[in-house]
Amino acid sequence: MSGIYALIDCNNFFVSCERVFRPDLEGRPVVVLSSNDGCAVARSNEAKALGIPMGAPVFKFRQIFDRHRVTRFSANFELYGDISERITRVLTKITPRIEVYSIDESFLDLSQLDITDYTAWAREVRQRILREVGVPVSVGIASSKTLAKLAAERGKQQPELGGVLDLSSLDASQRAQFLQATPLGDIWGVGRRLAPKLKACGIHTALGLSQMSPRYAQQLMGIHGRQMVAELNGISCYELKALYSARKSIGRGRTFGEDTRSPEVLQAAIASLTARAAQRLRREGMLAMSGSLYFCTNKHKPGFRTFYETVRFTIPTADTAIISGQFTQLLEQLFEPAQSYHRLNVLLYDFIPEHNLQVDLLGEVDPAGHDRSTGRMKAMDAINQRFGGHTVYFAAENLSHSWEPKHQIRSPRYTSSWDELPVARLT
DNA sequence: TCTGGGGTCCTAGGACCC
DNA sequence: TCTGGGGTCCTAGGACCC
Repeated sequence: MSGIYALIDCNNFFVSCERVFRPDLEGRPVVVLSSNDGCAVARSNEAKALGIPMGAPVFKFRQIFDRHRVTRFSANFELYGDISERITRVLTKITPRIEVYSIDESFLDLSQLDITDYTAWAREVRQRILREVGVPVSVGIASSKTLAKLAAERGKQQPELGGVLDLSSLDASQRAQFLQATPLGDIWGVGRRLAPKLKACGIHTALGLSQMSPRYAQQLMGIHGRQMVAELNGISCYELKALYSARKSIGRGRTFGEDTRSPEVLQAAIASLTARAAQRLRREGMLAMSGSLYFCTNKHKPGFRTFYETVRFTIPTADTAIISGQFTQLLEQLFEPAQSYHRLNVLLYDFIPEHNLQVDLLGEVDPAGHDRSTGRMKAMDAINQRFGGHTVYFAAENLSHSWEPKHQIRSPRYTSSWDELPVARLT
């Protein structure tokens, strides 16, 4: 099967979002830090050039930050999510055949579009997003998603390409040349474990992998290996996924602002994180049948411990209070007073659509109780939707805030909070 | 002192069944 | 010593992604 795909990939996305409202930072080194301001999760080209790697712990790079006056931001996911949606809206106008792959990448299926010059088309898309949203992107075009990703990456790396590369028109020898110049680690699906494994087999470039026998690739790397080989040869194996495909799990987790021994603090974290996960679940129109609770000590300290338990809900639910109560019971079972806890996660999974409960299970459900629970949650969501994210919430969320991560240098939520709108002055 | 958060998919192995 | 064969389901763990 062969198609034609474009990958639209935002350059240094989080940094680019910050620059939309801070044009003075253009050309300067900028990093965005993780939620606890602990490590760098996005870097501008200038920051990359200083040798700051992805995930760089701040405490190890403080000198470089200071010496080169690197501008730092706490992650502002509300802003990034909003900018991402703006880009999706632009792309959806170009074609509805779009897969939003991540917050900063989308695939487009171009096979139904009437395009004669893909490079010219890609340049236009790039200009349009820059003009309408303000974020620079790279565009890669090829007959498989894996090649489209490589094309976008190369378009980004080589300035003379202007952020755009079309591989679909290459002949076999030109493609071989391209793959020869592509290191293994750049390939979608080859991570830190597979790369050394392949090198041990004498394969050092994408060209080598593309020439591997599919049977052997599968033996070595599972079904994914066989598909990677085909994709590198321009044979599409991964189809476009629906714009909003049903989620299979919803998790929320945080590293605490400071480690804690207090069960009340863990309890507050459970209440808060469960509220966020369950709210998301309701927005998707789903009920969860299972959940799990995970917490741990600091993995960078000796005696690292993890605590984990799952629970099956008697009735599928999206009720914050019910789920939170179940997780609290798990906490009571697992909690050890002697430990100092560092992080906690909640996870919801095994979803069914909300309306299925009525159809299939009402016999087993107390209808009045179920309606009360649904009504309470609906009212809460409606109030929070209208008056802002945290107008009503469960008291347990307020037991403690000491677990909440620090984000001391977060930029304003320019586009999603009335109080933080940017102000322009005419002088 | 200080090291992120949110996901998906595949596979091996065990339990269980006929 | 010898002690079937095949199927399904579930789960934990591993690998990957951004």
